[in-house]
Amino acid sequence: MHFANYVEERGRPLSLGRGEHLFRQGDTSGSVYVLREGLLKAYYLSDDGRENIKSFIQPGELIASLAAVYTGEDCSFGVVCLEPSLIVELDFDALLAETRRDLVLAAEMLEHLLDFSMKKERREREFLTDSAETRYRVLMGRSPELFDQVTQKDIARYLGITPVALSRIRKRSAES
Amino acid sequence: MHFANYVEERGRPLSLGRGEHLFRQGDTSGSVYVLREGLLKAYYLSDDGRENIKSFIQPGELIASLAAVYTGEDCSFGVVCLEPSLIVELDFDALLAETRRDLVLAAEMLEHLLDFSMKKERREREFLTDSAETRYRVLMGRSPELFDQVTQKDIARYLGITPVALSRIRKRSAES
DNA sequence: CATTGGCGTTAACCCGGGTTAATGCGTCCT
DNA sequence: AGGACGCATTAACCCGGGTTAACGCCAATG
Repeated sequence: MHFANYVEERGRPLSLGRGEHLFRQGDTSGSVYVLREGLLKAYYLSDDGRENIKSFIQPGELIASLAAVYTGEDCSFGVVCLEPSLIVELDFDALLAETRRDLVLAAEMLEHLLDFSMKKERREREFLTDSAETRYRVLMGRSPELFDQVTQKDIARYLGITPVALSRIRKRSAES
Repeated sequence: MHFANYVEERGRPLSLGRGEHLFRQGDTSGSVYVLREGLLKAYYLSDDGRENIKSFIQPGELIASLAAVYTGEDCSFGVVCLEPSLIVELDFDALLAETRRDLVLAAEMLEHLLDFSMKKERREREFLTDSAETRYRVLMGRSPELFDQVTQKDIARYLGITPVALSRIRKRSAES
């Protein structure tokens, strides 16, 4: 069975309004979510209340706390809705069990994971090798839509800097 | 078939001495490598010659440039041997083809990829939320062996800072 | 044995980003 | 309309890490 069909058959549709949470950091969760429409934000909350953004989730993408669904830990991050969203919820254990019976599904899950891994590798690389300013320019080039969809504050927290620092970077690049 | 058996049957053994490369940044590569024994270092080289370390590979771990083997791009990083190593080389396309026929192998590949993804997520998170000093302390707690195996320079480049900065951090934590 | 070269440490100086705070601007609420 | 709130900008100050360079040490090499 193809993943799309599996989602169709076994998924539970969900609809979230701006500001509502799909799950929160510290929750337990056994679900994987597919975003159909809207926009989500995955973020870490540190002890002192600071927010760092792990990723923005666009329609068509999957989101789950791997540590939570796969090893049973608490969610290491939360997911909140930035724009009214349509989401489909899947039970991870059932999905994993199905991949053990279905070659087509297993192959597609492998593809998804490979894509996911490559994205994570790219982001890891950017943090390791690029300055904040470079990361900003790369992001602008790759996902200009983001700048219309989310606040500059969230962009900054995604880049790993403060809103103040991002404002300075923008000023610098506007001048040059 | 189990992955271990597949490696046994289809893998080509390789042996590398200190300083030899498994592959270099910019190479094309269609292989996945399993480290049997020894120690490898995966690193990015920036235009100005600066080296940033993506990861150290310990016995039992897999290494490949996903972008290279999966999408056919050039390797975005290189892998060099830090200690005399025994390695087994696998053809990625053949492995992927086999997972499309073999449920057991597919399931095991999924597990490997899930583990890999979780590692990448953790490192991404550390860069996003922790200071260099915290990253150093976490690494010391998690992998103390590393400090005997590799130079302080390489540890620093893995943490995303310069050797000078790491030396200062160590001095600070020794004083306190 | 002397030389070379890489590593770790330390110091001095610089710079980018963090912090705090003030200001101005929209948006939402009543 | 009037407040209240959050966001973006800007300034002033601080601090951690980058850069450069000097020094001592050790291992490899002639």
